[in-house]
Amino acid sequence: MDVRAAPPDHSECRAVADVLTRIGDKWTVMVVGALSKGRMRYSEIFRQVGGVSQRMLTLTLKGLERDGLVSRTVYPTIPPRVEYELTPRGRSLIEPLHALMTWAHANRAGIDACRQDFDRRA
Amino acid sequence: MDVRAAPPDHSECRAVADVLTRIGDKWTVMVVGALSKGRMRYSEIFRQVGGVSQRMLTLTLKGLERDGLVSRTVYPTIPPRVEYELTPRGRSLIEPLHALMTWAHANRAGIDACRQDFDRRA
DNA sequence: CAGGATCCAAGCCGATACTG
DNA sequence: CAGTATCGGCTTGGATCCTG
Repeated sequence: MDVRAAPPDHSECRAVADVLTRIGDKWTVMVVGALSKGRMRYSEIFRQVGGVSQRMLTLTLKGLERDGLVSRTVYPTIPPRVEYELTPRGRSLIEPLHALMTWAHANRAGIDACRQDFDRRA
Repeated sequence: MDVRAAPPDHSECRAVADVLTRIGDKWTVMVVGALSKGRMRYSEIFRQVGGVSQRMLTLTLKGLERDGLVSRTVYPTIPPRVEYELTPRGRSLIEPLHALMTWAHANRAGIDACRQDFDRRA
């Protein structure tokens, strides 16, 4: 089976790669993971995704919203309340991402061992 | 279904994220995609993966080798001949990555449309 | 509370030139 | 052929401070 769903057309290839760099980055995966549990407000996501800075969380959410993967709802109260939720397209991303995270979790230890081996030999 | 296969343990979370940043980057995905078609030498991969620089190809391959996802075989001929091949663990990555690429390909157009919409409104 | 703005260090990455 | 070495631009991302 050919993993590269795209033909040897380079423009197609770059387009897919472009999408991948967007949805494949660390924080995006974590945020989608958090939102897969349901609608959530900014501060909740912030707590769920450990280690992210406010700046990166905002940028990641904005990127996801721009791509139509996340919807943003503002309640004009004081203090403000903003909730985020996966769109249908965003939810369609859960399954492939889940497969990746499962793989990562299952292979983490083996990879670490390989790295130490490799580094010791070098 | 919870995408985050890991518990709310932050060290686990970072570890999975670490693996993800490695295997999720653009060139890694492309290289694994190319190698999914079988054993291949350096220059072949270089041609298959359009747009990659020698430097990045070398770094990507070395990273994959370090993680035990790719094996490297040198034939001490002149000129030298080096072949790369996915290890069993590397092959186990094909399926999840394939799912991601299929998703990317299927949603590329919709995402582009959303972006233009978003940018026009802003 | 949910960001926007700014600053700055770290590192990624492409281009280029060189080598066994 | 299959890399290595070096340089420089540019992005990335964390820290910090500020606001409606």
